[in-house]
Amino acid sequence: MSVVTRFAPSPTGFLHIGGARTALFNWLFTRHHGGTFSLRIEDTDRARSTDEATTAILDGLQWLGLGWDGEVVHQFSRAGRHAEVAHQLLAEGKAYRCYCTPDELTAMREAARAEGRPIRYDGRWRDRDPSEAPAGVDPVIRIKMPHDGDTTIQDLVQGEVRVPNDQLDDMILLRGDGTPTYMLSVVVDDHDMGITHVIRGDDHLTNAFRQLQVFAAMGWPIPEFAHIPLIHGPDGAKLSKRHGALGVDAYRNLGYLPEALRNYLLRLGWGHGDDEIIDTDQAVQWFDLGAVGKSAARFDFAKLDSLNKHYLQQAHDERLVDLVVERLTAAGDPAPDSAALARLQAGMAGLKQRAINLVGLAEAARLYTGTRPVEFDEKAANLLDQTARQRLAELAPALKKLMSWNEETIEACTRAQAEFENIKLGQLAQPLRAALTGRTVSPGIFEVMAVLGQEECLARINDVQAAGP
RNA sequence: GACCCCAUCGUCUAGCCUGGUCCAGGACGUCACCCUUUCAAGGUGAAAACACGGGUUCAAAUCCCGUUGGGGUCGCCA
Repeated sequence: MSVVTRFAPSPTGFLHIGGARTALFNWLFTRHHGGTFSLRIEDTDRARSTDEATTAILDGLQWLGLGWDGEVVHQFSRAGRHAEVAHQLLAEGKAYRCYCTPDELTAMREAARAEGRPIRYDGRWRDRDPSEAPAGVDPVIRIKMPHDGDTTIQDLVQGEVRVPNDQLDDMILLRGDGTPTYMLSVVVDDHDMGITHVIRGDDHLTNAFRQLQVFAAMGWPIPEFAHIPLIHGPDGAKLSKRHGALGVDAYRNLGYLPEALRNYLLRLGWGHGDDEIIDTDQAVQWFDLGAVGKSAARFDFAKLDSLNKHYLQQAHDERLVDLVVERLTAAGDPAPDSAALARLQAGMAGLKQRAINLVGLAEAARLYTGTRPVEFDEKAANLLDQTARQRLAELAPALKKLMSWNEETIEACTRAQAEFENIKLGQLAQPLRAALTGRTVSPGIFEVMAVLGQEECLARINDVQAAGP
């Protein structure tokens, strides 16, 4: 039987990092087995679901490179089918109408809490005669859970997990207004969509036991379950807004490459020996649910950074030029002309070696895309003291005389000048760097000069002289 | 509170299922040194963990029990 999985987010916010990993694991597992990966938007909560969130989720998945198969299923559009199933269970005596009001249920829970009893619906309408129904209350439909025995799940990640059935209360399938709840919808859809493997967050593990009863009541085959551990924040608690939990779009804005995020997320909770750098093709080949760990993992930006750095260095210069220009123009910089573009392309190899994300890369790239006069940061300005300028002034004529302008000739010329003045190369190279880039940190200065071109370099050096004492 | 899950360096993990090769390996981070025109990169090296307590066994990070700690779930949310 072919594998069919699904990623089923609710469109109540952006695609957060935990969801992204769930999607990744589903995607990887499916691709590994050559199955079908479907996307289902769980929008049965009409009040909280938004189109913006749906769009954000779709965009996020696309950016991450986690494409889905077939049409996106919008769960709410299947509400009729869900209600049909609820009524079938009602007709078969496997479900019943409950006339409790929300207030009554709240009171029930509070009482249970106060008395230290388990907080569950007590089944007060389970065997009550419908003739006792109060007027003016739209009943909900609840499923009859078994009272004896226990329910066992053979979870592909968690192993065998068993829960006593008396822990399961008669949950609501259909609300008073006739709309289905998540517990019903998810089961009906998973069945109708032919889902063979339900791979989702650990927080759904306890739900699985209740959902299992719906499958059983309908006589449907039970899919395989794999509940993967949650991602925690630095404090060890479930990642949430208060940790500044970010959507994938935020990671994108922060300048992370999708392949870096994929590799990072993969290694968070899954391992393959000592392998750390695992590209997507390799991941598809290796991925298996059995190697997913059972404990939660904390999100660590430092490690993401190091992976990002790696993938940045692997990335093609053309791609990075595009990404950098995109960022620069978005930040309000004028669109670079062809000469600036050529410099950027030529200098990208040196630039990307030092960047940890696209934000920093774009910032550093201004060295090649910016126009004169260059702006100096504080350190660079301090470095360009009287002596430094003097030295640059003495170097300039020698540079001007160079007939051939490339890294080798520039370096030879500069070294000769340093030797002539009997100073260390650094004492000349740093002022040069400051004058040409406005920074004290940059790619190799001779590389920078070669990329910038003779004319531009001399002009920038001259700018420093002109700036006065 | 009830139920369920988890527990190896600061962090992610390998090893655990199939006890001995583990005075516990890798990666990120940290520190030191080397290289060096800056920063990166690179090279070399260092510090750093089997939560605790009982068992079982000739032998336990590995199996069992308990304790502690952490987490998740208990909605007419998903």
